[in-house]
Amino acid sequence: MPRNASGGRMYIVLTQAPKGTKDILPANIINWYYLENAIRRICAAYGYKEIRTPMFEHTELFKRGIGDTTDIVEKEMYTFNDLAGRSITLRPENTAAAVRAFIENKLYADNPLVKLFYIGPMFRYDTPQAGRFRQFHQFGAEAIGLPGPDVDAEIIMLAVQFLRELGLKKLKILLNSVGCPKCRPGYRKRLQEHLRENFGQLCEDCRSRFDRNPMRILDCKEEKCRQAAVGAPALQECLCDECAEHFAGLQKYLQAVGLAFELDNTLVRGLDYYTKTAFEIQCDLLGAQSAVCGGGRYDGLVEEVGGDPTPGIGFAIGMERVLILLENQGLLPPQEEKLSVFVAHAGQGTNLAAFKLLTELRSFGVAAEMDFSGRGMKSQFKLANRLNAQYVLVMGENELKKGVCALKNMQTGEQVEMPLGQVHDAVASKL
RNA sequence: GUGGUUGUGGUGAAGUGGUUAACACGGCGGAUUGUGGUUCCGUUAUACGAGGGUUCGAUCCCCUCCAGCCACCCCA
Repeated sequence: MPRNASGGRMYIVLTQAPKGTKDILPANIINWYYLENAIRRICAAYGYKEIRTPMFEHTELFKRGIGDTTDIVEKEMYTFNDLAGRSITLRPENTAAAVRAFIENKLYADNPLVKLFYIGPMFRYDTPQAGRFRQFHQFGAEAIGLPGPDVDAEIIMLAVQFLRELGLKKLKILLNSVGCPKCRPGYRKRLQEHLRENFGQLCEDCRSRFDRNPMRILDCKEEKCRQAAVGAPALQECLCDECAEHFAGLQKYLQAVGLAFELDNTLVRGLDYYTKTAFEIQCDLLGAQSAVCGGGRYDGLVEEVGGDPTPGIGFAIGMERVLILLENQGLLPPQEEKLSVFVAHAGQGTNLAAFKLLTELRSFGVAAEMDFSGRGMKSQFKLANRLNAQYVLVMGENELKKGVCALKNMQTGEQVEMPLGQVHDAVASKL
């Protein structure tokens, strides 16, 4: 019996999915198809190709890629040893793995810019909350190989177009530049100097961030930390020429296509690999977890993971969050139960004849059903009605004897008899 | 990891320290024997999240755990 931290027994209920996970049921799967179709359609327009990487990777990949001191790596990973003793981790995000695949499969050989997208489950040991789950799904895209702001603009527009095409409103696009290894250390030092004056005021978390990642302090919501941060140098003012130029270039591209965005110099992505461009798309209809999309440039990641120095940029969109937004904005696709034909049968030997009809119709791709539970004729019609059947084929004893069957139009109520051989043509001509 | 809140049948939802735990929806069957969507009737389901404690007795009181929801934190 497993025990929890306080020593109590943990009663695991077998008939209950693990905390923070969810079954996607038949009643909801249509929503996922809807999202996936939109993703594939738009990615095709943008020239991004789908990649599917394993659901787990060597733990080290995430430690190196995402960063040892990030929350994700420090306390949110599903990590275990496999039977040979390798440390394995369920992917908490997919950028590191995509980059690994890019290097391993030498995708750089094909093209100076490799454009990939992925859809799939990610795993993070977080306390569940509105819009937050332990297994959740991301749609993400990565453009690896070129450093220019035009690539940044393209990938941002990909994310934006996806969300827009779904009909989402009230989206806020936040933009920032987090600098590069050339300018960040200098900024870091200046920021620390500024914060040092009020170090005593900082909350406990921020004190521990002071050395490890002082930029995160700007993000803190504690009032005293915000006070301490007043007048802090803005990262955007300390960017090196290259980063500043890049950031300005990106804004020009976005302005050229008329995208409204906000600059937010407190936007700091929580993963270490980001350089230069960082962006986030928010919607306050989501609750506390207001980000639907987060992304940025990662010019050092490929090298960090063992490839040749190669720039890249990407984003990830939380699919459950998109679904939440679609639902509360009334934008989910209509649920349509579509059945073309219900084959009703009653009486001796009719079940075999009905099954033959059913199978024949299906072999032509017609959506057809029949009853397997021995209901009466009336119940079968009720069922056909509930299934929204357009037609009911009646195969009773009378019809069986005469070698015919009756085709009833459920909307008009009109019913015609026909020889068995004509059933398919009759149905096909009406559907 | 912390805090708040909730946990009754397939679903929504009443209720009580004590013989048969409402009601509604749904499901199934029927209203003249083989034809639906309305209506009416009947019927259905070993429902009190799990474990322990208090008590003569607990679904209702106490403790622990599990889960859902929400917030901190973090992020998609």
